[in-house]
Amino acid sequence: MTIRIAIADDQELVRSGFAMILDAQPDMEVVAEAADGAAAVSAVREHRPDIALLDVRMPVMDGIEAAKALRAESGTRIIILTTFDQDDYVYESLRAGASGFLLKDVRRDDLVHAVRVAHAGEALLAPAVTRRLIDDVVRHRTGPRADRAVLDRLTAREREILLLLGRGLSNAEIARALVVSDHTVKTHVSSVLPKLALRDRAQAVIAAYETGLIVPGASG
Amino acid sequence: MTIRIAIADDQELVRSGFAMILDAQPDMEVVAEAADGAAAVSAVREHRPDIALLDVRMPVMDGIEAAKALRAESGTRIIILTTFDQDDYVYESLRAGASGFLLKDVRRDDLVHAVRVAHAGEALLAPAVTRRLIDDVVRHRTGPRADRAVLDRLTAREREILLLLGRGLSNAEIARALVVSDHTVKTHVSSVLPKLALRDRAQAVIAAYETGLIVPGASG
DNA sequence: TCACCGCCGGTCCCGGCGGCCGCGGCTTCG
DNA sequence: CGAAGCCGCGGCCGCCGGGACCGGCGGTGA
Repeated sequence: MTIRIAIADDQELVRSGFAMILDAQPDMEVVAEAADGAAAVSAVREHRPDIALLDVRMPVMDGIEAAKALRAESGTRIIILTTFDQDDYVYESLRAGASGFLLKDVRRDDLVHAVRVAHAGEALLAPAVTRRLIDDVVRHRTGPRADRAVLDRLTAREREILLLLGRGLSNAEIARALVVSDHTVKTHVSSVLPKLALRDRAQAVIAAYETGLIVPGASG
Repeated sequence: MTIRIAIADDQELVRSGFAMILDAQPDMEVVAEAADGAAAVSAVREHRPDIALLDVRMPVMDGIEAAKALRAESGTRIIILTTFDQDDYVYESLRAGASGFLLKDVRRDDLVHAVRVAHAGEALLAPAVTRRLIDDVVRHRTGPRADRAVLDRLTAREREILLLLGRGLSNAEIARALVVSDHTVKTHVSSVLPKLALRDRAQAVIAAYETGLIVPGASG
């Protein structure tokens, strides 16, 4: 079964270059080309290719916007191409649901390989991008946070209290939430603070975030 | 200049297979082999290769432990190999400073390519792993947080106040830090809270984290 | 058995916090 | 020019928060 491909890039040479490489593959076929993002979107909607190669920089609508527009749509998997590996582009692209992010200096078999990988439902990034992604993951979501251990100093109930403190609840609200007296809450709080060497409930909020007890963006 | 390589795997066949592939490259040379992690560590220390291929599952000391041990050390870049793409392995490996994570069913030129990429200081992951890493990044650290826009409602000074609030400083401490009267601080705080629909300074801390004004783990 | 600890509850106390009102000086904009 | 906004400063007040010190209950382990 041949892999059907659409290519969008405002530079004609780049387009035809990529098209030539891919069309040369026995199992690949370039079914559509477009010079801007809007044209790319309609081309994809019309031809329903398996893969869409989108350049980031394009007139009318850039590749990332196009990717967003096509996100839910069809089974088309998207590979973003760019000359620069700007951070913003990378993250935007990935958020837009791209299955690949390549620099245009890509070797021809890497390009072909990327298409196959994307078609298989997996993903492939340019090495420099991979590097940054890894750094990011390691830096920010570095698994169990080191100082998470300090939470062991707290009892289960106290961790619960800390969690609610971290949500910004007042003592009275915590009391209602846990169905206890608000005096009880105060004693628990008074137990948590010294254990973690905190002065405030404000600092308790910090502790909740820094220990990973609460993760920013986790809806609830 | 030839790329010097060490290979560690407890299965002799796998070792020699990889060694054969790499040694066949004109610019690569396998300078050491090891059957367990401890041996791998000492082999690397002795031969100082450019690249070390480490299997995850090994007796005595597994590949990840070995990677950690070698982390700071020398200029040796590490590629982790495994038969399974267990999540834990991936994150542990990346945290251990690995420049690559490949499955053993890797195509021979991908292996060679990975070595070159790692040697160039960049990184390469197996496609399935890349997929998961992307999903993770997109899910958890979805770039500039949406509600970061609310910070525009604050003046520069007020954002500064919010930042210090987020660090857990008391009004007096903020006053000292900004060299103003503590009453001034209070007015600023009283200006920030309603603007962001907050009740407490505790909730202000939450806002500081949730808007990305403060990032957990940022040493500060 | 007794001691210890976690959880729950209560009282007193005061200090910091946050709301509200007002003041002046400054720049920016209409 | 006046108006509006930001910054800095001040006073007053009510209340929540957190500390100190007390009690009771249940479970665990020496």
